[in-house]
Amino acid sequence: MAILDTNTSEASISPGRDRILRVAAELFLTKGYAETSLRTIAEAVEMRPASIYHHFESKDALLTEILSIGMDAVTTAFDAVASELDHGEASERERLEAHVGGHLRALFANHAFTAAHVTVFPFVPADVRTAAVPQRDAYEAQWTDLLREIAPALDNARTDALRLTRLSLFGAMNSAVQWFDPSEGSVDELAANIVGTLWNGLGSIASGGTD
Amino acid sequence: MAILDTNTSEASISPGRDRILRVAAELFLTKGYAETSLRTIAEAVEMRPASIYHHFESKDALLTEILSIGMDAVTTAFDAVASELDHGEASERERLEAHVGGHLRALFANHAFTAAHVTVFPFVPADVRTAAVPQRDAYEAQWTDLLREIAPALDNARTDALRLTRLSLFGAMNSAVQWFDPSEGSVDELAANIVGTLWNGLGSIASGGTD
DNA sequence: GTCTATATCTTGATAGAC
DNA sequence: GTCTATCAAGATATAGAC
Repeated sequence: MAILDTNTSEASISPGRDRILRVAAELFLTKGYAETSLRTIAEAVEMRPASIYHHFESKDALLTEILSIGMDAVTTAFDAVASELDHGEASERERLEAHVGGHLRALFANHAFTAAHVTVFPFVPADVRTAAVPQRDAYEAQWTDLLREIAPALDNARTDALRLTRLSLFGAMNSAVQWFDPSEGSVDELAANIVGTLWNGLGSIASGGTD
Repeated sequence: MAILDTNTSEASISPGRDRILRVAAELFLTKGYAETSLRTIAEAVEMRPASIYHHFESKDALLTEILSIGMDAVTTAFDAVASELDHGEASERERLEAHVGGHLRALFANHAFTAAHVTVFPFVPADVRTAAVPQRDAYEAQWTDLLREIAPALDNARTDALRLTRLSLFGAMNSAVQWFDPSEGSVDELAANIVGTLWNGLGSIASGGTD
């Protein structure tokens, strides 16, 4: 369900379902969901608007599947990193950096599908939101568990630090889809920078020392 | 230009311009710009759609002014913090925390106007974007200068660390408009948490030590 | 400054031929 | 599986009375 090999070269894609998904995801991301009409999508895939309805029940159903593909991508990446780490003896910091790197690589490898969760999601229709929430919650839970293992001291009900830290980290990572250009710098360097700052703190390099 | 006292109590607001601005900002934030029709706005302010056009030239003009009010709020807050710090002998960390706190307080005190810059901005029409960009750039420049003073080591053209750090920090702070509820926790505590992690690093509290 | 009434356009979606 | 043709609803915006 909601599987799409986003690495297949563009030229080999035959017109149809996959093509519509890719093109629509790109348009929703750049122009917005409500701002993108089915006519615009149809034009971009060189079809008539009515033909879209042979592949998708409605515009909402199309968006629902795009969001599902995006969550599959980051969830799969998380699991892959976790099973890779399972064999070695990684330090806390190495684990964090591996997962941040995995998340960011998945984000940019499936850019239109994952980025839609960052920018488009806040405004999706209620039924689309309802369909997407379980997958999102499950992925958030994976990160909550990870952060708790890495830094148990965060797990303080009074300060809510675990939740705040997770959401701030998500905010920092996910905002990158709006300003980071993988063609101008490596995603791994971005991950190293984010984790470097997050782990050691700005205090370690501040002009006035660690205070 | 684009001045609106957002602290005036709701009851004392007479119908008209200000009311439209507040209500429209709230609707754009929760439902999205394209998803919110002038009919919906008119209904919420208990007017007919045509009456909106007496106060605003177009729907785009209404959004443009909302975004401008939002930037005024955070810019004013930044300047206020800066001039306050000017008198004392604040440490690097204290300066950062004061500005993060100022940004977050301004964010939540003018929530609908500032949050629109986070969630609505990516999809605004081209002319609205063009009008909003100079104010946004100016505010970003203030933060770039601040971070350079606090941590000059970031200013490395090769790693682009200054820019990455600023954008990650913005990502973390601004994402809070989507998940932080000021009625359930103080904004100052949120600021302290973000700066605490950013300054000292997760390494200082990790289960395996600082590595 | 707000109203009624309406022009004009675009939207998501459907029917049915091929 | 794609097409032509079209519907019904909703969009922004305007004209002009009060």
